[in-house]
Amino acid sequence: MSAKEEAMKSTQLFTYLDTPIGEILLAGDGESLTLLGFPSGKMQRRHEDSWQRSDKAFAEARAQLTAYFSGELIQFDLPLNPQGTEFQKEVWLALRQIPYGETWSYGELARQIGRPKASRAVGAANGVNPLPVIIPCHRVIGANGKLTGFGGGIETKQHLLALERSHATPSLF
Amino acid sequence: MSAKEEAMKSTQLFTYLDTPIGEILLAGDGESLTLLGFPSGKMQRRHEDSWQRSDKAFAEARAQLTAYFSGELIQFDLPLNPQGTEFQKEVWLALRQIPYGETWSYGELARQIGRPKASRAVGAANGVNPLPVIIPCHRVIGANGKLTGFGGGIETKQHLLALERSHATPSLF
DNA sequence: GTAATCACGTCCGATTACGGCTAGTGTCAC
DNA sequence: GTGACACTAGCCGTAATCGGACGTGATTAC
Repeated sequence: MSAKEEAMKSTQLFTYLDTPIGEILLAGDGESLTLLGFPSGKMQRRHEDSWQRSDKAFAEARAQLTAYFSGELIQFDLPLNPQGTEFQKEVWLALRQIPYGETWSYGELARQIGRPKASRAVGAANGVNPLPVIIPCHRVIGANGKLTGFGGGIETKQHLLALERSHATPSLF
Repeated sequence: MSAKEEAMKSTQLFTYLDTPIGEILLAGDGESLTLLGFPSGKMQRRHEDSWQRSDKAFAEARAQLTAYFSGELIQFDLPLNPQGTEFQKEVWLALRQIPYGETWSYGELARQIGRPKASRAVGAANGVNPLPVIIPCHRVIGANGKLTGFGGGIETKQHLLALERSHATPSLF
């Protein structure tokens, strides 16, 4: 049950996808998504040689992402299987409670999970979110309103927030 | 030359001593000190049945410790024979270079012995120091200033540091 | 066979540096 | 005053690090 065995358990599948924010790498175990990465972008997330390409395994994910980027989909419904520590998974779960088009601060998210002073740790957990966009870490910004960071680049974060704002249900006016 | 044979080589002598930080167990081989322990304290270090009580063998050690606790002695001069691995002995030797009344961090001590990244191992070696007080492991604290641990209890560490600070040569003003 | 020895792997700390943070304070220019 | 910085000191979980202790299995010497 080491990380090695865990990785052996099933071959990793992957595909690529073109979107308004650039090319996207999608990876999973055939059941669930485990990774969404930006090949360009400072992370340079790409597939590994041992992985196996499969476009059809990601048909549904592809469809939902496409719909999301066109503003037609506001809530993803996909099987996810992100790997991380307990704390990280707790943060990622909380992230999915932030409504489409809204933004919270790192501190608010920290309070949400019952650790009012862990705002900084929340930032760190956000930074290693394996499924950006789908797990909406882009909806978290500094308490002073600054965007402050995103694996795919601040511009991308900006872009996603603009997209969501322009398509959000105009409940407030 | 196993540890067993080593222990057989000569009978172990011991005595007890009352001090401001509580009762202290002193043990040695007749030549050198090998152990200083706190009978109360979480270690519960006591003499073993096979050892032989001898008060007069420890007259000098007793005198120096008494002087230390009254603030009159700032440097011990006693024959010591602590048992441990090479690494541990190296750490213990370095410990004796920390001046009376000063404190170093575990990391600083690690750098001192030429292993900048072994701060944690230094902590472990400190933890098994067989001659606390005389080998001043109490002068090592966390990089952030926290006391973080002492075989005889944090309060004791606190007490020793306070004693030394109040009697240290006031060279800085 | 049996014990001693050795090579590893694993786990455990008296550690640290490092962030996608924050609230508090002081300063300076409008 | 108000707002825009700059700086500070707390706060929090991780990953990296490094010896030592312990367990396991293989190997070797009686």
